[in-house]
Amino acid sequence: MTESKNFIQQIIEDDLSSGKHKNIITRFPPEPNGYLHIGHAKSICINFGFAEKYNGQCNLRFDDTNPSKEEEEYVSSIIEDVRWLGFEWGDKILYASDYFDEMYTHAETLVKNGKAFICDLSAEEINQFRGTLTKSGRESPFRNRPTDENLDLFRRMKAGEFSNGSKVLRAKIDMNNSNLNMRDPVLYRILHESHHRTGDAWCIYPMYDWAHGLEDSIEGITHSLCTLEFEDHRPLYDWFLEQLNVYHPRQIEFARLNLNFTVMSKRMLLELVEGNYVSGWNDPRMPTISGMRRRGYSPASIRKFAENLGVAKREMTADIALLEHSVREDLNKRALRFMGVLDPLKIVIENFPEDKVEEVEGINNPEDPSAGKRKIPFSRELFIEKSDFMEDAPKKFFRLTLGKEVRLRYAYFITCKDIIKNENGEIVELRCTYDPETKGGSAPDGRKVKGTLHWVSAENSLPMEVRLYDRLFTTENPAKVEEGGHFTQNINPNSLSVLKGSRVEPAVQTVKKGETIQFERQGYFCLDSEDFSEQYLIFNRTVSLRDTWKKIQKKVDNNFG
RNA sequence: UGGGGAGUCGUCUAAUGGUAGGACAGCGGAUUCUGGUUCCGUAAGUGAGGGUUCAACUCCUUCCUCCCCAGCCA
Repeated sequence: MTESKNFIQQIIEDDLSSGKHKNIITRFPPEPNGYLHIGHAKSICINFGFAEKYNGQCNLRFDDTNPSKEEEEYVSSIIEDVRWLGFEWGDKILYASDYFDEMYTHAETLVKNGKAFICDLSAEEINQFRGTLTKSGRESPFRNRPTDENLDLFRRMKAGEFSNGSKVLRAKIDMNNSNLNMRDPVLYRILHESHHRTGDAWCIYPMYDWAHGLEDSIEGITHSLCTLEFEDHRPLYDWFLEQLNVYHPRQIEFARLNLNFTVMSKRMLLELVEGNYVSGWNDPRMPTISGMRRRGYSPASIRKFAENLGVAKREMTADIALLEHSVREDLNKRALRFMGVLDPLKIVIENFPEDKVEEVEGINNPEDPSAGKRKIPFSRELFIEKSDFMEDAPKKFFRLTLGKEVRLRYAYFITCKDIIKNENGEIVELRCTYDPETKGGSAPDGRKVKGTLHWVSAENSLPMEVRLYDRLFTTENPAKVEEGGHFTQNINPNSLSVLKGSRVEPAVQTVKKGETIQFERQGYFCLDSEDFSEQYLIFNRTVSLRDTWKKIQKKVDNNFG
């Protein structure tokens, strides 16, 4: 299979072979005003990924140009998330605010060159003067202010002489431009607010369009990769750098990630948290990096997912099944296996001695022999999964039913002899017998069984709580609602179910917080990193195993329903 | 209705004038002490119409559809 190159790789390789660049430098420039989500992860993988691939460098740079929205808390969570994904940046973390002085000097240059002016129009007036998509704008009455006056006013703005919103610095470009971004955009606004890093040193702060190209230029970024919605801003990005005659990186846009069955906008994510629809930013159902980490996703699986998505300019919505495939693929190779019974049903092996506890041997990871083996206690009273027994079983049901023989994994063949029900007719216990000759799980006479069940010893097992997560939303595109509707109406009421009576084999005690393991025949589960209880271990389900039986059942249901 | 982008199996993505390929999902089968994994097989696509060409996803043209832009947010 030959590796195909996406359009950005082609540009990079052209620039490398033409000698335009010797070293590739990219950047990931989050604004520290929220938590990173899977969409950011794609961008991180692209930016850091190219740097890695071409032996270049990717800067982690906080785009902290707006003091009223940004907080230190977000800075640390973002650093943690990027690092967790497995990426490294240069010797230090960068901040747009480190360049405030330099940006200011450049702004004065623009003013001196007659390319920027101080405008006294209010925000509302500027808005009106801007025109519309189809109508061109009008020039500000302050547009032709003499250069000396502009410079004086700008310095006084910086000195704090004016109140918030009373003045702005605007570029002098073209009020008739069909690209609204070019209609004399604002470069600086007055904000008498403390900045998380510069404190009260500034009361004027640069706008994105003005700041971003300069940040890239200062750092010597070669390829400034961003999402499609900034395509309209590229002419402005280019204009500023040309006016200043400084190093000029190339901005390239790619399609952002959308995922079905979830939402990705900061606003909606915030609403989920504040409306207590989830337990917090790192709720395992959230598409945030921290949520996915707590859910049990591995960095490798997220990186593989991003790789599978590729890079293109076409608007796209990835299928969450692709994400789930990436985790399963990664975890299948690495996760240790254990037996855990989520919904226990007691069985008694009638011909097994009352006080005897035997040990059987289990394989820790069939995909990785070096993971070794472990001992599992076996006794007369056991638990199996309730769903592994059926009284009136269809012919394709390979599990336990009255009179049929199945294997208890790594242990013995057993046969169900009797069903014990309570007064409500619910099955509360199964009486079984075992064949002592089948120890380890195979019969010396060569006879086969169709089904293999997981189990735990009733006495020699540990209690655990299991949190079963499902999709947070029931619709593919939860953000899409009818007139007057709200996206929260698409929330899946069954996105979390908590099982408190589950049991697990004792060997699971070696598992560390945040580690993801497999409960055989069930799925991958992560030992919760935050909640804990004296009574039991708490596991989050990362993703279930593929379930062919569920499909067969569905077909049967459809045929008879 | 101004400007900027984008249209390839259900989904994501290749093919840069020369056999429309891969992955996920689906379907069928084999193997299996996890109804997992693995393996094999199978179905499914170039938005529409014209044109250029021996040959068009690719070039030209007309049309259609979708996305983005009117923050002193990024």
